[in-house]
Amino acid sequence: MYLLLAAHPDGAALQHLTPDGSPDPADPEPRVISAGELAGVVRGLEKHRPRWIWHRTQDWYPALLAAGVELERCYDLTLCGAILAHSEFTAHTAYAQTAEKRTQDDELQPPPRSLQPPSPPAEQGALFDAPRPGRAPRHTLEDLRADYAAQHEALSRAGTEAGTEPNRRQRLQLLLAAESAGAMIAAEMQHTGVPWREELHEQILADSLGPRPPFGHRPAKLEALTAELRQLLSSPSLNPDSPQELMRALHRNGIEVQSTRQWELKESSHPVIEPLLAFKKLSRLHTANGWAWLDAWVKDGRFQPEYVVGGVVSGRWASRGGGALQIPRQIRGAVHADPGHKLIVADASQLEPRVLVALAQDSRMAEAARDKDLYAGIAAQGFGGDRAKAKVALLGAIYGATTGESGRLMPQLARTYPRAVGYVEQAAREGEAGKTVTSRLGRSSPPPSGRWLQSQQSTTAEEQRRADSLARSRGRFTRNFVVQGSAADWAACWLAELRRRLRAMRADGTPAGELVFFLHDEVMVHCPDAAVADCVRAIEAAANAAKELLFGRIPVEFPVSVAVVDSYDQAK
DNA sequence: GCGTGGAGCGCG
DNA sequence: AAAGCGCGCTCCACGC
Repeated sequence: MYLLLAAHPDGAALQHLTPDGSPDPADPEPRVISAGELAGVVRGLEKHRPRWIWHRTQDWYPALLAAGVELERCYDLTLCGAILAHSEFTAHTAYAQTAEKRTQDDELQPPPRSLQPPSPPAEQGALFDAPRPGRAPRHTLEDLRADYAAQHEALSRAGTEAGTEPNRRQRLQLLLAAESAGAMIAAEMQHTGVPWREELHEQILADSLGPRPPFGHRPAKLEALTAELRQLLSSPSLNPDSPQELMRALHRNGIEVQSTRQWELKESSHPVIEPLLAFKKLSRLHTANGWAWLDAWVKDGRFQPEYVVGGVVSGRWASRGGGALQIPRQIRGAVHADPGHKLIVADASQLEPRVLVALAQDSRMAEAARDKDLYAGIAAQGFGGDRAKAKVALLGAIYGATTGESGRLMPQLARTYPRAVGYVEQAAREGEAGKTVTSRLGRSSPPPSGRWLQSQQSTTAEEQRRADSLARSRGRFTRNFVVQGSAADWAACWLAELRRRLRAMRADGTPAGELVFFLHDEVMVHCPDAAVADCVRAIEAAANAAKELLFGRIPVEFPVSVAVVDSYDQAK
């Protein structure tokens, strides 16, 4: 059962569709539902386990969750449309070929929320207010129905051109399902929030910085360090937050750095370096995750950031507000399970190298990847047991290192693993040539910009050097894209499979945990004590299911490391 | 006074 | 230890 939901001047319009996007002959007429009735109607229809089709999950689902309505599955037209418009798997379809025009049309519309300034945590319950009565919605039911039908048609043609490898349509279909599930999970996690103990956070701040200072003042520890720096550098009015002032003061004292970055400062043994690095560390804590952050982002024991699914070209999520994907280790002790609960923190070990093994079908590297520690396996095979060397070499291959130790190790790596290295080298060459590359499930890299293409036409020697540098830069991007993008494919499937298992446990009446956080290759489940063992099994089973969905039954392990803890700082 | 881009640093 | 991918946030510097 497919149910299309669209904005309507009187609330919402709802239509039954067939899977290909035609009005369902059994019930073809749209019906209009008032804003006040919507949650109840949706809740009732959910009993039939429909797939909800809507313009953007973010437009509908947060308010439904606030009204206590959880749904099983959806189809997010914006996210899926963006994938289909750019995927190599559908590049031959009318949908992709008219995508450019649709994008231009959309740019005439007001910007989506993602381009507006960040808003403080959502006021829940005050939703369902768009569209305002009497105003025509920007996307009518018929617009959306036609878009869905066109997307369905494009998907059905994926992989139909001659000479392409098998299963393209199935893979792309999986990606669309995982992306839509991801949009629901993002809304659910924002709704639930990360359990955050404010008093623990405040204790960490007090221990590191001193008591909370009056607004606009430096905390005591930072004040003391500032005085010490001023004295050591004979610069009585120095503002150590200003890189320019700091650099001048360092130069005056014979410390000839080119920047004030940590790693460069560490080169010097001058007595000012230690307090300077301490200042930078504490200053960062105070400005980025100090009392102001706590006031702005943590409410009633929960941190509720907004996740931006599809916010990164590779398919990773981005976030908005509160720096949710950059919670520093320093304050992870404040992330603490409720009484009678645990946090299960699971991360996919060495995900990107394992994804590369699977993509490239490098059987020699697959032997190393049977080990729980892939780097150790690689070290044993070709780097004289030197794990650090093996790790630097492999990450260098994935990122495109050319200089330094990592660059020097590349030939050695390529001799041992010609297929794996060849795979990323090929992606780099495609990028340098201005082509796009594609993840395992069919998410393609953006085409080169007009300026990039222009630069490749350059004539003078100086311009040519610049163009070559830009080409190599794009090569590093596409090289990384195939791995990072396919890892994101895997992670999206892992998350969707885990959500399905947790929902099944809840439907059984078994106590189950809730997903509360996701970070590229890591998930956090907040879980009643009694459900821990079942949840851990669900996490592991979901990881294995994700591997098989992407790659079938291959002899490469994707192990997850699981920590059951009271607070986040206890995990790894 | 306001917006923007760079520097720097947090995360994977 | 270091320089190669993807992000967001904060501060400062600068131009209007």
